[in-house]
Amino acid sequence: MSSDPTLTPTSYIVLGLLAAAGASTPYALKQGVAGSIGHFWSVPHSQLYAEPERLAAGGYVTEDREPGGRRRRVYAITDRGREALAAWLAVGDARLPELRDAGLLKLFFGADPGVVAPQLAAGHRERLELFRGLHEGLRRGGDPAGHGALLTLEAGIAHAEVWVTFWERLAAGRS
Amino acid sequence: MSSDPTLTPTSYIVLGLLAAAGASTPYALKQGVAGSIGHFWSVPHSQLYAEPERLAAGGYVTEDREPGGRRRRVYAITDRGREALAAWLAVGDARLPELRDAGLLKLFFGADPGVVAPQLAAGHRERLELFRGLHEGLRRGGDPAGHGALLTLEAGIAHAEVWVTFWERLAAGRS
DNA sequence: CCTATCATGTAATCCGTTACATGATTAT
DNA sequence: ATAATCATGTAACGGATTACATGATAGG
Repeated sequence: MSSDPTLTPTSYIVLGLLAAAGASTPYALKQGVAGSIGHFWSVPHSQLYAEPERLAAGGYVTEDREPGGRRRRVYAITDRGREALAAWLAVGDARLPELRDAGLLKLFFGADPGVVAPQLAAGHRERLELFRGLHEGLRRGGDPAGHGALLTLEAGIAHAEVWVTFWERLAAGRS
Repeated sequence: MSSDPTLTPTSYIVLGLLAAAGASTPYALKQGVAGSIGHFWSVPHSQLYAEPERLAAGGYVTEDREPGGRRRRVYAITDRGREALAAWLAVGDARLPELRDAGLLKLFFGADPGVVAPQLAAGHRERLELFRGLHEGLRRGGDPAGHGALLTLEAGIAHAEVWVTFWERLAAGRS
């Protein structure tokens, strides 16, 4: 019961959203990503057209068309898709993430913190406020579908705090 | 003096290493990446053969062959390459990094923390110890070429600490 | 009316991942 | 000797980014 190696993280994002939200158009998936997991793992909207097609070819989702007007594509997860999602969720992952931060890269190669730090400090601070707001909103409004989103935001908040501290220290010239 | 959009982060990693270490073979680049920036932005070794070729085509580096035996390729940064690197270092970056953590993705979609957290807690703890050791080593041994590496490690340590705290809390069942 | 912005897709290019291969050293 | 690891590359495939396009809706 290991997870299917032909499926990528993008695949599981699509499957996960379809499992949680029911049948969706690519645009609805785009909205779903933008409002939640996209803060931590974004997916360009073109992928949300291409990926469901691949998944349909593999039998993980079904593809239908709206009857009227635009005849938009509508995707729904199949039992096979649910199984693949469950199998993926059931196994641990040894792979550690990397920071992969362009600003950090520049710093490493000797960039002046004065040109890199202020912009990033501001950006991360703004994002931190956003995450705090979202977290507060979820805590109140009874979060949908388990508290995975809540935990994810907590990780995001902690990391944003680290970034704000780090870049503000450098922006202030205290290296 | 904006940075060349045809160059990728991988390009700048190669340019940065060539600028710091002088003419190098792809294998030397691999060693350079592995020992330092690779902890935060890894590059598969095949890229370290392909990327210098692209850079040579653009005039950012020169390609020579060793005279004897293996006739390995040796790359050296050109003035054009130095300029591109300097231009890249001289501009800020508004783009914020994403966490892009597979474990977090699983958590978001409802995975049991018990299957995801312990492995990641252990992995991040080990990495944290590694970073602390490297940091200590650099502080002592007079770090080579500015303190960019030192700052980078400090960011890495702070984030590793956050991850350890996060996953250990979940592993312990205190959600 | 006009112009933003939202909504909805397609196409091309290419970097990056993964797998494949093989010669040199070192260890046992 | 032989296994293991280091060193040094090449090839293929595909997902992701980027750019291109156009119809609907709402605001002014």
